Amino acid sequence: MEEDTSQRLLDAAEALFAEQGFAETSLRAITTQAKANLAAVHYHFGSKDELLRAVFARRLKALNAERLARLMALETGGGLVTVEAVLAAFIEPSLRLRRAGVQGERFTRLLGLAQVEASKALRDFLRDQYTPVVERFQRTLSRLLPELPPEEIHWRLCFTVGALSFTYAGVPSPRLLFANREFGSGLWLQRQLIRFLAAGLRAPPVEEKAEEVP
Amino acid sequence: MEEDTSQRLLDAAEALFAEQGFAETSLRAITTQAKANLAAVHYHFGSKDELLRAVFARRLKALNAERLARLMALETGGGLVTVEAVLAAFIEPSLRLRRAGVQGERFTRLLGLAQVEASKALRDFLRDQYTPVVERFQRTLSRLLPELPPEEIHWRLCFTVGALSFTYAGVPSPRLLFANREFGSGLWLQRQLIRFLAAGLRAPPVEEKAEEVP
DNA sequence: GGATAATTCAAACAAACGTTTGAAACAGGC
DNA sequence: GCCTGTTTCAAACGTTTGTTTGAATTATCC
Repeated sequence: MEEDTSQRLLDAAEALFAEQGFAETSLRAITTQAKANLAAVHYHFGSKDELLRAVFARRLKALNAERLARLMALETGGGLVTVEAVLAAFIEPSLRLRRAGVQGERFTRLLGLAQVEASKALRDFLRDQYTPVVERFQRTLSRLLPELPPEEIHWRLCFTVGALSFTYAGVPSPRLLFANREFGSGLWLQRQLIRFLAAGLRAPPVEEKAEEVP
Repeated sequence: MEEDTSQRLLDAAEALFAEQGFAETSLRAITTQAKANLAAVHYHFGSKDELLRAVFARRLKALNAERLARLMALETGGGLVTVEAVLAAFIEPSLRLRRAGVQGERFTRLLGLAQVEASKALRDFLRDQYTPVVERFQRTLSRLLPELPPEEIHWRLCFTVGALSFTYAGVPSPRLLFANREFGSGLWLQRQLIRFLAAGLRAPPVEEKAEEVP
């Protein structure tokens, strides 16, 4: 039950950042919840910024590694590679983390939050983590959807990540746009996401009309 | 050139909130950029929170009103109502605001940001603004896609708003996931969005298999 | 032009923030 | 036992924060 102090700090920071945002969460709130001394954050991590980075590093590396592993397994498996399977390789690891417990739920919410709220430094860190993964998926999708120019694949991946981030960030916290609904089975939602996004990715390209005068 | 003080405060707040986030922006930074006295914020708006709410209220009311007006015009117009046209009614007013100039760009980015970062109070305010609009669109889509259960329509609208918010929040600021790209023609991006989202909305429902034992 | 209201201003307020410090408590090796 | 390195702790540091105050300035109306 009694974890390491730095682990307790990471847990508390993850929870509070996800609930209130980064700037709105004070080190005093974190150390109180973690039953640690205020100075412990600087002893173990150096600063508040580095604590935030550590919160992400703790889970994101494994998450993206699993995404890549599932994509590779798909391609070397010899079976039929579908858009749905590629999407599942990207989505399932994070949604499974989400289903795994409160901590995973908090972390995925934090992931969604960071996509837009993050400071410059954290954004750079996150981009380094994501770039290889996204490029790899983009390559596979390009092969699967050869009629789509790379530019369109790129944007459709943006839309995909957006829908995903929004879903992460909005549930189960009080919903912004809609009346509160239960999350339902995580698997059901995953099927919904894949159905929706696969259809979007598969849509025929936007035909480039001859440059009209505006 | 010389605007009202409260207008200059709104402009400065809109710009700085969009760039740095709400908590990270101090009233001193705002009043300095607005060439106003520090106390002016409290004189004109009462508090920092109410200033933020005013920033949203200034443009959001008109934006949502235009969305509703375009949807109504569509339905009473007698012509064929397509999913694409409904999506355009929702998306175009905001993307046009975006194309209109730096201010609109900032505001739409702020909109995307607020979907996830917002404090409790602002979220309530935004929900009040959005709920009637979203419910109205949901009703129209339900009629257009009768094979989809309301629950699925609801989630697909969530995905739609997510993709939209992410697009707003991520452009033109340094992109998180991808190398920087130019925004290109706003119209081109709008066609991309509608093509992608319409296909997602039109996807056949997820068939509910007889409850398998997990 | 003088009275009245609206607005601006410099200055100060208490509270909260991230960070630092130096001593105390604890650990394991010999 | 003592010694060495790690970890915890209470207290304080200097800033910065949102907010308040009361006088000075400007605009408005009769």
